[in-house]
Amino acid sequence: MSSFAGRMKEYPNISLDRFDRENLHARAYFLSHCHKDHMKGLKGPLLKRKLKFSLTVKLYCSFVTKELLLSNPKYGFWEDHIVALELESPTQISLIDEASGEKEEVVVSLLPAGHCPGSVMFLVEGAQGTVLYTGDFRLAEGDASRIDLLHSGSRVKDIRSVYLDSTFYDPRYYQIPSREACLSGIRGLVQDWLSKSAYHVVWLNCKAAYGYEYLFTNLGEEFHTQIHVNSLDMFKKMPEILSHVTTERATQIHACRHPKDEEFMRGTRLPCGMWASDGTPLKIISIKPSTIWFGERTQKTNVIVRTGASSYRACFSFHSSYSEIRDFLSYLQPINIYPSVIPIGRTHADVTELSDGLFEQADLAPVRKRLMIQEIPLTNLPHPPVDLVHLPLTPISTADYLDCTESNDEEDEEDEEDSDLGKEEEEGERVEKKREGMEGSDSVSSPCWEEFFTTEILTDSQNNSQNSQPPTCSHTIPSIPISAGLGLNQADTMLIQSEDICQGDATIETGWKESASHTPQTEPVNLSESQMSSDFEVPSTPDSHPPGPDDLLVLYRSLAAGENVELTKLDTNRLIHQ
DNA sequence: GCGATCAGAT
DNA sequence: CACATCTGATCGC
Repeated sequence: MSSFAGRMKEYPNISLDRFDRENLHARAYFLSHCHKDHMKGLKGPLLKRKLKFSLTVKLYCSFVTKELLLSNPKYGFWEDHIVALELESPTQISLIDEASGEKEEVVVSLLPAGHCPGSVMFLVEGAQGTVLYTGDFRLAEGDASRIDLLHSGSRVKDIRSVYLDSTFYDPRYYQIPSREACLSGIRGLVQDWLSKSAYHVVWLNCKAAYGYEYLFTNLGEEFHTQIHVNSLDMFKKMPEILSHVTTERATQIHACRHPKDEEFMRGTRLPCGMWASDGTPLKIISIKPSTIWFGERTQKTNVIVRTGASSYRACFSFHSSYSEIRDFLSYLQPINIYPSVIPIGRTHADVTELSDGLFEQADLAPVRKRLMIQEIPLTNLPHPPVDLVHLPLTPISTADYLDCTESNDEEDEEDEEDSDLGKEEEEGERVEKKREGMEGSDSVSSPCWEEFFTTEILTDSQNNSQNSQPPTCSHTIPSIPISAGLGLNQADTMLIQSEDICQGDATIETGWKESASHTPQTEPVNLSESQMSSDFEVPSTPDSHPPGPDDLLVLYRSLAAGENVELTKLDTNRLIHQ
C-alpha cells in the first residue's frame, strides 16, 4: 500500500495520489489510478470547500480514471474540476498561487502504467528537472524502451527522480510470471472445467478493486460468454469492457461478489446462488487471483495452484516484480529513487525494531558468499531502503530454497464434500513446460497491454478509432537486458517437490499448459519475444553488492528516525564500492 | 452524525 | 507474507 505523502521534492506545488494534510495547499492535483489507497482525502470536506472557492485548482488524470472516479457519486463534486488528459500527450500546466498570482510552469505527460484500467504514470518536466511518478505499475521487462516520452531522440531522458511503486522491490519477489503466462494458466483451467457441461461454472474470486478487467475481457472473448459482475455502472462508457460483463447470472463465468458471507460459500456456491435456472445444481470451482512469488533461486512456472477440492489460486499481480522494477530502473538510470511503499509485511515499527542486531556478520555472511560466486556483472542499481530492510531478514543461502515453503501450505482445505468434483479435476492436471531462456529482441510486435489498461472511453462524439493506432508501442529503442540468461536449473523441480510435501495430496500443481503448441501469434494478444522468454528464463540470483555495516547503520538510523531516506547515486556508489 | 484511525476480516 | 479493500469499534469534533 502506498505510503507516499503526496508531494515530490522537485515540484512541491503539486500533489499526486494524496489529498489530505499538506496536500490541501497544492496548486494542482494528479490521480494516477482509481484505487482507494491512492485517493486519501479526495472526498474530504476540506478539499471540497477549497474547490468551491478556486478557479484554477484542477485534478488531472486519464479519461478512464475520470470515468471510474465519477461513477462513484461521492466524488461527484470533482466533476467541474477534473481535466482528463490524453496518454502520452505532453501538456503544459500553469501552477498558479491564487493568493499571490505567482506562477510555475510544468509539462506533464501521462504514461501507461499497466496496473488497472486508466492507470498512468506522470512524467513531469520543468525547471527542477524531469521526474517520474510511477503510481502503481506493472510493466514487463523492456517496456520502458517502448515509451516514446521517456526518450529524447534516441536517448533516454535525463531523469532526476523516480517516485517508485516499490511494492515488490524486494528480492523475495524476484520473479512473477507475466500477465500472459498467468492468463494462459487461468484460461486453461477454465477451459477444462467449462467444457465438462453447461452446469460447470467458474467463480473468479476477485477483490473489490479495478484491475481484473482484462481477465474478464480475455476470458469472455475466449469462451464466448459474458462474465457475471455486480454492477456495470462504472463501465458504461467503456464498450471494450462493457461488452464482456453482464448482470445476468445465467453465465458460466462469474466474478460477482457478496458483501457478507463470502467465506462459507467458497467452492460450492456462487455469491449469486448455486442453482441453474432449471433447478440443476451448479458445479462450481473458485479461482482466486493471488500474487505468487518466487523464492530466492527458485523458479516456478506453474501459475495455478489447487488449494482444495474445488478451489484454486491463480497467479496474478498488479505490480511489477523485483526484476521488472530493476529492468525499469536500470533503463532509466534516475539519480534519485524514492520508494513509495513500505515493504510488505513490515511496519514502521518493524523497521525500528529491526535496527538492533542487524549488523552481525552471521546475517550478512551468506549474502557475501553469494556475491562472490556471482558471475554476472549487474548494473549499478541502487539498493533502496526496502532492500536493506530485507537482507537480514531473508539471508540468502544455498540451503534455503530446499525448505522453501511459500504461502500455499496454509491454504484452507475448502469444501471437500463433493468428492466427485475432486476426481474430475485431476484430469485437468497440467504438465509444466519450460522455455529455454533467451533474451528476446523487441523487434516483433509489442503486446500493447498498456493500450488495454488505458482504454479510452467513449464520449458521445467519439468512437474507438484511436485504438487501431497504438501510439505506445514503438520499437525504436532497444531494451537493455539486465538479467543474465543462465538457463534453467533443477530449482523448480525441487520447489515443486517441496510444495507437494507441504500440501499433501490435496494440491495439484498445474503449469502453463502449452508452450510448444501455441505460437505467440495465435494468442488473442500478441506477445513479444522478450515477454514470452522472460517468463521462463531463470534469472541469476539477485545480486547483492551488500552494504557494509557502516552504511547499514546510517540508513537504519535514518529509517528508525522516520526520515524519508533518499538514496542517491552517491549513496549507491558508496554502498557498492565500500 | 461525520471523519479519522485502527483492528480484523477476505 | 498479501495485490485492495470493507466493516466495525472507538475517539474527537
